[in-house]
Amino acid sequence: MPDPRDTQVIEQFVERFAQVLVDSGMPRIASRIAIAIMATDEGRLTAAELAERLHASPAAVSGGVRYLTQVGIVHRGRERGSRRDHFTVEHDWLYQTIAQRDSILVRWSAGLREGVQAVGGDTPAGRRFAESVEFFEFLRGEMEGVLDRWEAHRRAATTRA
Amino acid sequence: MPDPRDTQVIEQFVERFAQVLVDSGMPRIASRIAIAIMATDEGRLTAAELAERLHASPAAVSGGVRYLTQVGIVHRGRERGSRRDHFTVEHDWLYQTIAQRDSILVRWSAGLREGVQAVGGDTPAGRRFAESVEFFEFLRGEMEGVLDRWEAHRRAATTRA
DNA sequence: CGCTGATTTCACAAATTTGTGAAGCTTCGG
DNA sequence: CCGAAGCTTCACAAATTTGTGAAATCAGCG
Repeated sequence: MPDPRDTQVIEQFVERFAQVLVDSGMPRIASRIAIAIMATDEGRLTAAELAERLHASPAAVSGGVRYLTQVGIVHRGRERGSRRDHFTVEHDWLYQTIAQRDSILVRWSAGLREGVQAVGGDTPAGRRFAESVEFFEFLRGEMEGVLDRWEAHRRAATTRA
Repeated sequence: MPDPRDTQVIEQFVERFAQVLVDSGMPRIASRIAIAIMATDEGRLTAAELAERLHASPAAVSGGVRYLTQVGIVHRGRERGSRRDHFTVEHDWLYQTIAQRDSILVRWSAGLREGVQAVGGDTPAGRRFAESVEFFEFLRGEMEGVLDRWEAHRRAATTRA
């Protein structure tokens, strides 16, 4: 019995937190996979283990990890002499995910800018869109600062430890 | 002809930007409605006008505005002596939407905290979750500051104007 | 080199989401 | 009160999304 802890509780947690991520836009299987891996002490699971723990088919696991590797959240590995792949998650994948939210700010901003063009910059509607553009530009600038401060914060903490 | 501008261009913009919002999790019709209203100089449209401009059924419009009023993005109004409802969007609904992202940070944070409990705080996995909790708590604190600075920024700009 | 276990791919089934048409309800004007 | 405009509700159809089983493909080992 390699895991003396209450797998029941962990399984329930995985499902609950996965739902939170799903609500934030991540595909269901992908969320479950990422969290299941993160919840192991070794930080790694094989495809078969994932299928078992998630009660999902190998096909579903395959699709999920394909997505996750493409967006750079998990990495595929294989022990030499083994036929089993194992997967690990980036230790800071949640951080990365948030950092990439930055790109949605860019999309909103660009979209609104199109709006100014579409309705004309010298119209009430145009001015309304322009205001929003300003807000998103501001946000984007601030985001950088926030992440920098986090880096500093974390560096300070780990150095101290 | 109440709108001398190129409705073709505006319509296209509405659809494009709506897709951006959809990708961020807002229902399709709701996105289209909110943007269509925002793109008018008066900042208001009747249900019938919405149905026409969006090439959607009255039923779809009805469902969309129900959602939007529930989340507080649009308001329903009626001229006295008219049978037509008209809808307006909050001038700062995009700001509000971003501000409410704060609540997803809370959910992530809470979810991760559950994770610490589930796997045990004195395990490698537990420590991993705890680190992430710290990050999200940090973010939440920063978010407040950012929005405050925006308020100050905007107040300064409007005062100056 | 072929055997075998592991993973991926493909066609399809189940579940969700989204929008429609038609009927029903509400409310204003006479 | 009655007629009709306008909105909402309901049952259903179309389109998407998600996951499955089974066959195909790939990789290590003898």
